[in-house]
Parts: sequence; structure tokens; C-alpha cells
Amino acid sequence: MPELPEVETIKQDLRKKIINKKIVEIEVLNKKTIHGNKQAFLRILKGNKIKSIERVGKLIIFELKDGNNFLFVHLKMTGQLVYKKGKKVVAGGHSEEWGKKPQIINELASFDKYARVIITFEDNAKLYFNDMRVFGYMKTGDKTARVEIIKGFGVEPFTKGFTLNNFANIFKNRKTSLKAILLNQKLIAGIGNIYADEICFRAGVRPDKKASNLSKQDLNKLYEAIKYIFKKAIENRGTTFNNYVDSDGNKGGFTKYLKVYGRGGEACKKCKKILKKIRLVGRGTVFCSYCQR
DNA sequence: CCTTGTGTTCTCCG
DNA sequence: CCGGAGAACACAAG
Repeated sequence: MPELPEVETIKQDLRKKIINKKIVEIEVLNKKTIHGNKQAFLRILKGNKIKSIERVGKLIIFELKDGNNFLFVHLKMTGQLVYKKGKKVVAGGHSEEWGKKPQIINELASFDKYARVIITFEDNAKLYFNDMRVFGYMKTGDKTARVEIIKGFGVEPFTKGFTLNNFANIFKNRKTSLKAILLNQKLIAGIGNIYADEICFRAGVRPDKKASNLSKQDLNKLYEAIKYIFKKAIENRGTTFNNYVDSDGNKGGFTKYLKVYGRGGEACKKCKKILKKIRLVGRGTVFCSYCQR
């Protein structure tokens, strides 16, 4: 489940790999992956170049060199963007792979059968959009579309707008649970089910606590926890629980730091009591009823 | 049955 | 009856 740290990792890596490379071919292996007009999608991308890459919440936005269009990519639950270097044509006509690590080839082999779109660049490098469950999408749009899409996202952690005051205001006059607010992309961009639980644990607050019942101290702890957890997760290149891999096909390193996600019924790492697992906002939710109040 | 991100649809409340 | 909030559902495959 790629959330902010995973998507941020992919963005940073792809910036080093595909900027200013001409797109020479696009293979759409599953047309459901392309949202909007497929012909327009192909026409806009073919022959174009990627000028820059940004991330908004869990969405990756590729700015195209033509000066007006953008490629939007959402990985949803099982999407991957995996980059493979091109083949170097050597004397005699045969080719050899550049710089592939054998253990990565094996790791990726199981996901390549879920390739939905393959973009080929002028140097024969390929960007695979793999997506087992076909929830993710790719679509193109212009500047207006980009502005409209970004409008739909709430405050982005690590931006100037993410102040304690702004954060606390989100909770005012809301009747829903803390976790519902953390997961709502229109309010705060980038938090998914894994990090929501980790943030609540670090802050020492129950995820099912009602927004109106959160104290000033709760809000301060949650605010700091978001920044801390996301910073740590990005430094460790994200979390792999089921099938997240970065653009090299490697797993994230934050998985070993998870304190609650996926640990229902196990001992709390802080107090050793058994972690509770409940269903909240339709999502599996793990917390410690002793450490979180 | 379970897993989850998000768009859509339904329901409730004032 | 309207608007908004929040809850519930739909989707997909293993």
C-alpha cells in the first residue's frame, strides 16, 4: 500500500532516471488502467519528455516537456512503477543488460505478469506500471486539470501550510473518529492505513477517539507524530507489507520499525500487553488500549 | 471470509 | 427541501 513515504521515494528515484528522456513507445496491456481518452493519452505521451516530477498526497504528477500537459499516476493498493535500464547494443548485434542485480530480477519476476502499461524511452529503458488488482490508474491532463486535482487534496505534511494551528483546526466541529480524519485525503494528504495506525500509536491516542474529544496535548502529539513517522519512513524508503517496491524493485526498510500495523494480537513493544485489533472506518485497525488513550 | 485507496452513493441531521 | 457530513458500498484479485 503505497502511502506518502513510498510515493515520495519513487518520485525522488525517478527524478534521477527519466527526466528529459524521450518517450518512444507506450504499450497499454490493460485498458482499464488508463482513465479518460486512451487515444489522447497515447498521442500526448508519445514523443514527449518528462520535464519534472511532483507528488501530491499519494499521487505522482509528471510534468511534460510540451509545456501544457501532465501525466497523473495513482498506485492505489498494488501499483508499482519499476524502472529497468535499456539494453546496450554491442558489436555483433547482440545486446546485454545494463547493471541489473540478480536478486531484483527474481523479486520482480512475480510482479511483471501484472504489467499494465510499459513506457519505453529513447535509450530503450522501460518504466513498468505493474498493478495486480487494477485499482491504480494513469491519465493525462492539462494545467487546468492539474489545478483541479490538487484542489481536492488537503494540507500536505512538510509544507509551510502544515502548522500546528492549521492541523488543530481540521479537528474542530468534527464528529467522526481521529482515524477517519487522518485517512481523509481532502483534509490531510498522504496518510493511509499503515501510517494512520503508526501515527496514533506514537502519539499515544486511540484511533477511535472522537475528534471533538481530542485534547490540545493529543493534537500536539499527533502533529509531531505525523512529521516524525513520515520523516523516518522516507529515510528508510518506505514500508513493504504486501507488495510495495521502489522503482528499482527493492522493498522498503521501514517495515521493521512498525509498532502496531499488522501486529494485532501480539505484544505491544512498549508495555507488552496484547495489541487490540478492531474494524474502524471499514479498515483493520491495531492499537494498544494501555498506551493509547 | 480477509486485505485497502478512493470515487460514488446512501443516510442522517439541522 | 437543501446542503453538508459522515457512513457505507463498489471495485479488484489472491
